[in-house]
This record gives sequence, structure tokens and C-alpha cells, in this order.
Amino acid sequence: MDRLSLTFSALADPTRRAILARLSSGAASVNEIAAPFAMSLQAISKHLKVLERAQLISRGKEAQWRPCELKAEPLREADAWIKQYRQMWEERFDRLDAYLMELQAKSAQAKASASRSTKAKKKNT
Amino acid sequence: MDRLSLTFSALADPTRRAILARLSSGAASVNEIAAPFAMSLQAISKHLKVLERAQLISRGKEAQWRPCELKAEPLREADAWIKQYRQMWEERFDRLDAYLMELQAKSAQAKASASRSTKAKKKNT
DNA sequence: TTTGTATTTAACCATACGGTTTAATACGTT
DNA sequence: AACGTATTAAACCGTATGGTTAAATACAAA
Repeated sequence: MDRLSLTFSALADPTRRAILARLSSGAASVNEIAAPFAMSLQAISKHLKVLERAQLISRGKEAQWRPCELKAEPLREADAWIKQYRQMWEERFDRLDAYLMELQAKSAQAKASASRSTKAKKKNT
Repeated sequence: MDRLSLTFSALADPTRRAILARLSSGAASVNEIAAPFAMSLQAISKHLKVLERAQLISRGKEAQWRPCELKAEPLREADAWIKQYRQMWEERFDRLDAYLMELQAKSAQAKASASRSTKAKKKNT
């Protein structure tokens, strides 16, 4: 599988994202990583293997411990891919801004209108 | 499934990423979207359903066509998640910079050394 | 109403995923 | 050598994924 797909599919699981969050504050052993989760150590071990295959973590050897360390490089690539679309969502916000400004203008107009004719009935604000 | 997982797993497929790229230059019908791919229309239809479930596209109705349009909002959220780790890869680059500068310093030292003793044999550049 | 075009649904298949439980492995300690 | 702890591997299960082909649906045009 290509790296980007590997990265995104590794990120597509809340447990794995939580593991990365944990590792962002320092390396940890498998046991330490597994502690907060309501699932077996073996399940966590599998998640770690997925993260390792995606190169989101690297693992060392210290006696019987295999400490995991976060490697952010694939995140950088994922970020670069997503950034292609940044303009797109910013445009959308621009349009929303424009729309809100238009609404505001209409509202002001309505107010002016209302002050001229006090008979208008407003059911919904 | 939570939105972020939905988004990342939708992005974890090169065909779907290519579809999004296509849609970034404007809405398109299913047939138009499918044309460049070496797979059945039905397969593309499935991919579109995945993208729709992740709210990465929305679909209209025009006679018998169901044009697809890119919706970037989930990408914005994915981007926000990844950005948490930005500092991390920047740090790594800082360290890489430091390492490269160190290498350079050593290289300069080596050169100085070499110019003093021309007997050194270099097998690999 | 028949025909043609656009698209989805259904049924199927192989493989992957996320979890389990039960071994097996690797290392440190006694 | 035997035990305890850390971790992985193996076998299994239900469900999801990514693809196929064949059938159904929706609409336009003849």
C-alpha cells in the first residue's frame, strides 16, 4: 500500500490516535501504553504494529521492554496532502462571511422598514 | 463511527483521493468521475457512497444525473487534528538541521585532516 | 410505450480489521 | 534451573472493504 494510504488508515482509529497522543508526551512501553484502554494488551500490540508499519512510531529494545516513540514524518506528508484543499474550505468560509454580511444588510433594511410601519407582525425572530 | 475516523478512513484509498482531486476543480456526474479509472462504474459508486458518508462530498439531482460536489469541512477538521503534531515534526527538522550542521563541521575537519595525510583510500563517496 | 442512458442495489468473493483467548518467546531475577 | 514479567504470535470470530457481475430503478427521448 502507498504511504499516504497507510498513514490515513492508521489514523482512522480512535485507539491509535489516542496512542499517538500519549506518545507525543514521550516514549513508553507497551504496558504503559495499554494501561488506559479497556482492551487486551494483545489488541494494543496489534495497533502498535499498524502504527509501526505506517512509520508513525519506531520501537527500541531495552531488556524485555520495547519502548515506542512517535515519528511525525508521515503526519507531515498527510498534512501536506490536506493542505492542497485548504483554499477550498477557506473559500467556503469567505462565502459564509459574505452571506452573513448580506443577511445583516437585509436585517438592517428590515429594521428601517419596521420603524416606518409598526403594523408588521413578526412570528419568528 | 466518529467523524474523524470516518474522514481518515475515507482518505485512506488512492481512488477516493483521486476523486476528491477531480472534484476540487468542479462538480461532476458519476460517469464523468468514473471515466479515468480502470474499474467498474459500480465500484466508483461505492467509493462515492463512502465519501458521502464521510461528508466529503454532497450530491444533487439533475434529471438522471446525480452530480457530486466536494465539501471540504471534514478536511478542515482532519487538518486541525494533524496540526496538533506540527511542532513535533518541526522539532525533528530542527534536530536534523543540527545534525547536518554537525556533519558538515566533521566533514570540514575530515577534509583538513585529508589534506594533511593524502594516503587515505575512499571506496564509497 | 419502448428504448436508451445514468445510477444504485444485490449477491458474491477474497482479503483486511479489530477484537478475543490461548500459546509461545524473550529477558531478568531468584 | 525455575519463575515472573513484557511482549508477540497463532488461531479464531464477526464484520467491513474493495472489487466483480447481474439485476433493478429512475428519468429522457423516440
